[in-house]
Amino acid sequence: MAPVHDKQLTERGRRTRDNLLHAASVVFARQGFLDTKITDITTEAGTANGSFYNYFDSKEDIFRAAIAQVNGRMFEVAASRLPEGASPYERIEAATRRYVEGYKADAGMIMILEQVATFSPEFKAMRRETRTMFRARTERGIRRWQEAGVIDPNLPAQVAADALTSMVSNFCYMWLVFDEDYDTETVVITLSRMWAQALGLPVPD
Amino acid sequence: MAPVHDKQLTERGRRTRDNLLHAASVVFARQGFLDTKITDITTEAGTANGSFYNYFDSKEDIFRAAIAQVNGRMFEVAASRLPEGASPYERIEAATRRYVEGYKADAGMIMILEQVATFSPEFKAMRRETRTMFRARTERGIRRWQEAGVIDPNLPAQVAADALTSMVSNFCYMWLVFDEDYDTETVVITLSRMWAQALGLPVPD
Amino acid sequence: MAPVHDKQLTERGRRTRDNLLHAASVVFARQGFLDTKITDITTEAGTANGSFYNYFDSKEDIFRAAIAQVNGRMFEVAASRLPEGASPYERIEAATRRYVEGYKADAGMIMILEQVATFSPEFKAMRRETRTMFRARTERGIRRWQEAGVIDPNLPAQVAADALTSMVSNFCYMWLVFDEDYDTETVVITLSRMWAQALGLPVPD
Amino acid sequence: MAPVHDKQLTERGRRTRDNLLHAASVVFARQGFLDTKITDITTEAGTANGSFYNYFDSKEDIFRAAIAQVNGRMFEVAASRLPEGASPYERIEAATRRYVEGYKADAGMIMILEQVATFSPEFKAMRRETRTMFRARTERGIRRWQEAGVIDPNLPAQVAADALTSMVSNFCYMWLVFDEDYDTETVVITLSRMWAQALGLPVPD
DNA sequence: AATGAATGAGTCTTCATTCAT
DNA sequence: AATGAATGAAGACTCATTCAT
Repeated sequence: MAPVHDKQLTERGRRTRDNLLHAASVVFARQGFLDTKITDITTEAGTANGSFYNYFDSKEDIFRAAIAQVNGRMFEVAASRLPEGASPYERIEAATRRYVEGYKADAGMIMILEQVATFSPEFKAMRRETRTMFRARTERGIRRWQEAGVIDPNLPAQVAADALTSMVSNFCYMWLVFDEDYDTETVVITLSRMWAQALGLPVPD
Repeated sequence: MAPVHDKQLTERGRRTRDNLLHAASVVFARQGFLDTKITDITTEAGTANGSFYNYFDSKEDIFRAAIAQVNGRMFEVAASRLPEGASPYERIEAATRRYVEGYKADAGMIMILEQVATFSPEFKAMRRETRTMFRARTERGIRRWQEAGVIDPNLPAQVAADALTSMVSNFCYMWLVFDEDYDTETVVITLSRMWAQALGLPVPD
Repeated sequence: MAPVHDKQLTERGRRTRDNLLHAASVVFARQGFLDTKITDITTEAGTANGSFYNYFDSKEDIFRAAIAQVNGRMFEVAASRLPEGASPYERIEAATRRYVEGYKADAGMIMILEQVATFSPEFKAMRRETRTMFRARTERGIRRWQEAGVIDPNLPAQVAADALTSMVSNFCYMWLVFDEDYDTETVVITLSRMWAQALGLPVPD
Repeated sequence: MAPVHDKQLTERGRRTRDNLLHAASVVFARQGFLDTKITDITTEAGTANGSFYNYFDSKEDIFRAAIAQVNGRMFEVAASRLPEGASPYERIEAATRRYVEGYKADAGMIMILEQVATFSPEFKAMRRETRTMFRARTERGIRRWQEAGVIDPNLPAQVAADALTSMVSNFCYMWLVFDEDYDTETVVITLSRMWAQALGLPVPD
C-alpha cells in the first residue's frame, strides 16, 4: 500500500504521523541517522512497526520531513533582512547573532544533517543550498561595501564570503560537537569582530 | 586466524597487505566509507575475500591504517615550526599555505574522515586531536602577539583561534566537497589576509 | 529487532514460535546440536530464515527453550516425593522406575544435552544441577538408613550416592546411545536390586 | 600433496610430527576438541601452519593419533588379567583400582573423547569398543560367580555388567568433570564394596 | 620438509520493507 | 488505520585446506 502522505489524513492519522515525526527527531538527535532503526522510531512513538510505512516511505523520507522545519528556519535566517539603516558592523553582529542562536536552537538536527550530507546526494544538495544562500548574502554585502569604499577592496568577494561562512558555521558545529564551554555572548561578539576586521572594517572599541 | 598486524610479513605478505591498503584508499575515496563493502576492497585489490582478514580485522581497521599516514601528515602540518624571524603576516601566510596544500594533497581521505568522524567516536577523537593541535598553535600565536601589542587585545584567544581554524579547515572542506572553482593561490592569499585582519593585524596591501 | 521472548505474542506469533521450537527439537534429535544449522530449523519449520530471529537469539537460545521443559521434568523426577510408608526397597524401585521412564520419554533431547554439556559451561551447569539434586536426595536416604541401621554403615554417603547416580543415569544413556536391546522392566528391577544390595540392603528375592 | 603418514620420516620429520602430536594433546585437553583450531596446535607446536598437513589430514586425524595411546591403555586396563587365585572381592577391588588409576592418569584426553564421541560415529564406536570389552569381562565374571553360587543368581548378567560399568566409568567422569573433592582410596574402596554388594557378594567388614 | 600466504565455501545475523488481518 | 509477524537480500567473518616457494 502506498503511503498516505498526500491523502487527506483523518484526525487520528494526523496524530499518528505527528507522533512518528516527533519521535524521529528525538531518536535521530540521540543516535544519529545511521544508528537509527525504523523500529527505534516506532518504539519511541509508541506505534506498531508497520504503522511507519503508512506515513513514510523510508528512513530518508521521514528524515526529510523531520529536517524540513529546521531547514526552513536555517533558510530564513540566511535569507532574513538585516536591520535597515544600521552600520555595517551592527549588521554583521545582527546576522551573526541570529545565526548562532538559530544554530543552537536546532543543533541536534543540524548535526545529523551534517552526517547525512556526507553520504546522501540529496541532503548534500540541501546543505549546499542553505550555505549558498548564506554566502550569497554575505557576498552581496561585501561587494556593496567594497564599492562604497568602506572595506578592503583587495578581497575576492566570493572567496571571502565563503571563508566567513565557514568560520561561523563550522565554529558552531565544532563548538557543539566537541562540547566546548564557550559563552554565547562572547562567541557572538568575537565572531562578529573578527568578521568585520577580516574584511578590513574598523570595529568600534 | 588472527590478523598479522604485528607478525613479521614476508615480502609477498607485505605486498598483499599494501595492495589491500591501496585498494581501500581508492574504494573509500570513490564510494565513501559507508558504501564500501569488504568485497569491494578485495575485488579492487584482486585478492580473495578471505585474504582481507589475514591482514585486517574489519573495515574500521583498514580505514585506521589507511588514514594513519594522512593523519600523520595533517598532524605534522599542524605542529610544524613556522619560519623564524618572519613577520606575523608572513608566518600566517606560510601556515595557511602549508595547510591548504596539505589538505588538497590528501583531500580524498580527509573527506572520508569527516564522514567517519560523524558516527565513530574513535575517529571523532582523532579528528579532534588534530584540530586541537592546530588551534593550540594559533592560540599561542595570538597571545604572544596580544602581549606584544601588535593585534587586537580584545579577542579571547581560544575562541578566536577556534574561529580561524574553522575558517580555514572548513573552507577547504567545502571547496573540495562542492567542487568550487577557486584558484589555490587566490585562496591562500585571501585566507591569510582575512586571518591577519580578523586579528587586527595590518596587512601590507 | 530484538527477539520477542518477553513481548506478548499474538496467536499467530505463538504458533510460529511453537513451530520453530518443535522443529528445533526434531532437528536437534536428528542431527545433534553441532550439525544443526539455523536454516535446518527454519526449513523444518517451514518459515523464512529471518523469522527465526524474531523469536530466538541464536542456536543456544532456542536450545535453551527446547530443553527447558525436558529439564523441568528431569528436575521434578529428581525432586519428587517417594511413596510414604513404603519399604526402603520399594522406595528405591519407585525412584528408579520414575527415572528410567522419564529418561526414555525425553531420551532424544537428553542425549543432545549431554553433547552440549561437553562444551558449554551454561549447559554443563544445568546438567550438574539436576545431577546434584538427584544425588542429594539419594544421599539423604542413605544417611537416614545408616542411622536406622538398615544398610551398610561403612559407605561414605556422598560418594555412594554419586556412584548410584552414575550407575542409573549413565546406564540409561549408554542403553539408548548404543541402542541396547533391553527390556525396560528388567532394567528397572535389575538396577533397583543392585542399588539396594550395593547399599547392603537385603532385597526380597 | 598427500600427508606422509605412511612414508618413512626422516629424523627431522619424526620430530616435527611428535611436536604436533604432543601439542595437540595439550591443546585438546585445554580447549576441548571443538574449540581447538589447527592454528592453535601449530602455534603450540611452534611450527608453521602449513606444516600440519605434512603429517595429518585433519583435526580428526591428529585426534585419532593423539587418542591412540590413551585408548590403548584403557583397552589394556579393560582386558588385563586380574590376580589369579584372589578372592572375588579382591579381584573386584583390583579391577576397580586399575580402572580408577588409569582414568585419572589420562583424564584430560578421556574427557575430550567423551565430547568427540557425542558427534563422531568413528569415536563413538571407539568408545563403545572399550566399554564393551570392559563389560564383557565383568559379565563373564558374573556368570562364573553365579554358576559357582557365590552371588545373586537373579541378576541378568549383561544388564548387571552394564550397570556396574556405568557406575564406575561415569563416576570417574563426573568426579573429574565437576571437580569433586574425593580421596582416591576412598573412591576405590567405596566403588569396590558397592560393586561386590550389588552383586550380592558378601564383603569382609 | 618447512613455510606462511591464499582461498572460498559455509554460516550467522541484521533490518528495511511487505503482507495479512 | 493500525498492527505485528514474515520475509529474504545483503554482508561480515571464520577457518580448514590448498598452494607456491
